[in-house]
Amino acid sequence: MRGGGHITNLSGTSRRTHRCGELRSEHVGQRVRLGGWVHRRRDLGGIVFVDLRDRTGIVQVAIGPGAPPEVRRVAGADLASESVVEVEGPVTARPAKMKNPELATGDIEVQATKLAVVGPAATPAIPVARGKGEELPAEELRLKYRHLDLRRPEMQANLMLRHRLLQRARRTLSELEFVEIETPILTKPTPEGARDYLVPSRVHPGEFYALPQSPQIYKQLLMVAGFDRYFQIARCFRDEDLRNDRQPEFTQIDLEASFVGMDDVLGYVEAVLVDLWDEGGHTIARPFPRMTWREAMERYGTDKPDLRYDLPIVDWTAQVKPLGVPFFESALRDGARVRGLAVKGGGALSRKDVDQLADAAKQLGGAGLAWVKRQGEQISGSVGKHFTAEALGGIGVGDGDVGLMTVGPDRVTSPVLHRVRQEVIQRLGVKPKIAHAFTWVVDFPLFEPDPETGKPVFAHHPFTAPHPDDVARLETDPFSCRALHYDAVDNGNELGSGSIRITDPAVQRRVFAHLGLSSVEIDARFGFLLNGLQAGAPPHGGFAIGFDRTTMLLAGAGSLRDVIAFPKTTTARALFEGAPSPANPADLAELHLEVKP
RNA sequence: GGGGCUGUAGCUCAGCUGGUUAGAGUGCCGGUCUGUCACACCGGAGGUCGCGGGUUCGAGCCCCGUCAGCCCCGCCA
Repeated sequence: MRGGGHITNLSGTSRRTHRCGELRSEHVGQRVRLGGWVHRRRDLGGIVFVDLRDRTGIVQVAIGPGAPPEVRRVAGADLASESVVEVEGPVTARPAKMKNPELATGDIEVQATKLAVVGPAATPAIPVARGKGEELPAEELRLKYRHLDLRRPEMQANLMLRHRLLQRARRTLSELEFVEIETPILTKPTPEGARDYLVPSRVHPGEFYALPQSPQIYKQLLMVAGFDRYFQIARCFRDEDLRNDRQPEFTQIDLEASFVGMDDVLGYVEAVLVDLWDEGGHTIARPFPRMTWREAMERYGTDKPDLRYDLPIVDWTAQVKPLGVPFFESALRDGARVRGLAVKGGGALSRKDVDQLADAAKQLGGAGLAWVKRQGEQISGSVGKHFTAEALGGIGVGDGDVGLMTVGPDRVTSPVLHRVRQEVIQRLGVKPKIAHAFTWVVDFPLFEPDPETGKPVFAHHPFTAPHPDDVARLETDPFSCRALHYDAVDNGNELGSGSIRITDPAVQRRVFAHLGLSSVEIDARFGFLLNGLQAGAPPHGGFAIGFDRTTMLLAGAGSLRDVIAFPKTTTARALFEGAPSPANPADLAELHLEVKP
């Protein structure tokens, strides 16, 4: 094998025997060859110490007075930060008082007998080795000099975790008899959903491919084709404005299975998530609890509730109505509900805290936030004078607690109270009951009102099957219809979503018609799917796990950009390579394109 | 498309109420140093105060515009 067959260490190559971070006391006495980057150099005159770094860690190389003159010359003059060196020499135990307990390799060092700079480095534009307490460089610079930023141990750990998660997902799904199949990147524009990235065709003037927003239709056709269980680590593209947790291209663990119902799909996804979290060092229990969408909205005001904490939203209409609070009166007459949060220990919230909560509520279009605080016999707050101790007891506000409440239509009060709940938890520093609170959210509505017209529009992609009990009301009462759609949620983060698909081509045509597509358009855009469904389609459904977000959570990273090697900025630019950039005129001409000035 | 925050040395930041020659730490360059591990110590170089315009006797600081990065709303079937 390598190095003439006597090296069993996988790290070894024809140029090195070990990686830097793996040397220990057991290697003392061995002669090793290493390659790595100069992390730091400490030149004491007669002796020079070099911290040599690779992806496994750091080891100290010592060049003492006994080292060969050439080695001493290189160590004294040529070892600029971040240059690549190869070093050879014996591993020695450090004297007792010179061990470094903060370093995994701190009991030993390498005495250099050969030393060569094989990759000289210009002074780095941003530091790789940071001093204690030194802030990270501006993110703009980290993205521009990504090759340097990626040398930092934190980024290396994130990307190596990402690697392990990918391998684990592949293994778990393969063991569950899922088949990994790739689908096209050059595909067809979709009429619904996010904006597509378009790719002009050279061979077909005026025609365009689109990059996939997801492999949705392809994976359904794979079910029609009989592959039974499919998965893919799929790159997806959506041309929409970005966020901290949204990139224009992103990765999903995409899966689909045949002859399944919802329970089967949830089981497969749980298996993957449990293994991914295990890979990240967390034990989580199966099965995950389930909650209907309606319940989530009612108790938490969001479809991705954070169940690490108690503190549900409660309907206080019945208790509050008799009190005759002026702030609520007119809305109550219009049939609105009063909903609120009984915050245990909320007395610790200052007047300023409550005002800031109210401001946050107003930003979301809420009427404002009413509050009542009880401390011993004293009852205070914006609506305090309307409450007796008994009335407070009736809504669960005891001594030292605060009741926060608002009035209005659910579509306003739900997001307001969700926001207030999060803020309260954060401001009071409430400790989570458990580290990871997974839940399924099921029974999503099939339609939602168009924000402008109020007309029903599909809440999900148009391949989602309606709940069989609700199909009869599709036309008569669309908003009451549920979809066979489900989300996986962890600690208030949406990890992914899926559904059972429509397999009846007639139903699928009705849904497209509902979207306002003529039968000509339907055949032009979705003919290949409908043909498939007519060719003998098994019942099927699937899921897509947002892999970047999952990795971000497991890495404890603050941004998606910290778990993606080469991410885009919030304006979808790549600062490292400088994309996008103007095309040269000859290329445009060949693509039959003109750019308007 | 809208709102907010930030932009000063290679990097991280300070810079008062608008007032003399814009500072610190680190990095970089030169020097001393045989047990350091953010080595220490001595010396030095290094600035389009993002960019453009305006107000003012005078602008890093105030005003307008613009660019970039970040955060949020809209958007993301």
